[in-house]
Amino acid sequence: MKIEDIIQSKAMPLGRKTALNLMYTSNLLQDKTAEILKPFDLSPEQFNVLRILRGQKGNPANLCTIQERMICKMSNTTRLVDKLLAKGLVERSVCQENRRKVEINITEKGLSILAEIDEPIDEHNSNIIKNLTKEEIEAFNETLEKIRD
Amino acid sequence: MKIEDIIQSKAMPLGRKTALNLMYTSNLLQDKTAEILKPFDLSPEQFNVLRILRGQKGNPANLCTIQERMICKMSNTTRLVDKLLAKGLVERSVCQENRRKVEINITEKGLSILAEIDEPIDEHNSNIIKNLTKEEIEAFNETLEKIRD
DNA sequence: TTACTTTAGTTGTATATACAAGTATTTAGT
DNA sequence: ACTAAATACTTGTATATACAACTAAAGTAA
Repeated sequence: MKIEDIIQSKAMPLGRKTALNLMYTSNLLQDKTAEILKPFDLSPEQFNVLRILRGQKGNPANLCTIQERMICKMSNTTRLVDKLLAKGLVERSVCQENRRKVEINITEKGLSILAEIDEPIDEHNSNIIKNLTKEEIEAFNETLEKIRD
Repeated sequence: MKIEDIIQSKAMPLGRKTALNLMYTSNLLQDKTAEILKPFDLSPEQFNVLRILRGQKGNPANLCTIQERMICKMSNTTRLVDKLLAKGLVERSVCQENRRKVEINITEKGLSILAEIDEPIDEHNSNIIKNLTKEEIEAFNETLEKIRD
């Protein structure tokens, strides 16, 4: 269904239409992601932070590194990490080289919950590109990059 | 900058990469929108609802209609509309044909604040497509549609 | 008419997030 | 070495949002 029909609004500037289409589609995706994560009691951003930590392959990450890589930058990463800490999915320690920093590591429990979630999430992610050719996907990702610049 | 470099993660499945790229870019856009709206004391969704109401061209909209057309569906449209009501940007009355429904209309004040905001928002929206050809934009919007299906 | 279901919206409460101010550590300048 | 500025994070507080329970009106059917 075309975005114009969904939001019932014909004849808008092309930039506005494109922006609304992008945000609308992204929100659908995020809602679906949240639904998949719900049984695991994780929010999309908590999940995202766990994946960032897993990507560190054993090296700790500090809060500002996490924040830089987050999909949705938020004003309070401390408390988001607190939630993961309370669930035993991450560990936190003071960085000895620079005592202002904290070092955050994913725990075994964190890794194992991620391993469980990867399947349904990647299945959904494959699903969103199932109607697209490889060229189309490539072009789409490039267009997103140009939009960000 | 490529999404892989932003989130520092090489070699992920194409679907995951595309999903992350889409959500990351959308969030940037929404943050920028929020920034533009800040001086007007409106959140992106409050602004969105005002535009939906303007699109009604004098006809009232009820809450479920608004919810259907919102970019970001939320669990509590009542209270979002309450905020707009408190600011005098919308009016609310009980629908006489079906007294379960409420009819919401945008006020003159609502229309005039929208008129002010349209400029900076559309300028930003034009900006995001400035590096794209017309064909590229068309293809992009079509791909978003396919992703939603 | 009465009872059951559905629809439309509201409200209570717990949690999340934003924003600003605060603390501790490090860096830089004199 | 002393002070000022910057960095990294934390905390208080106000506001926003999610979720579930609730109310009220309308439709349906025996």
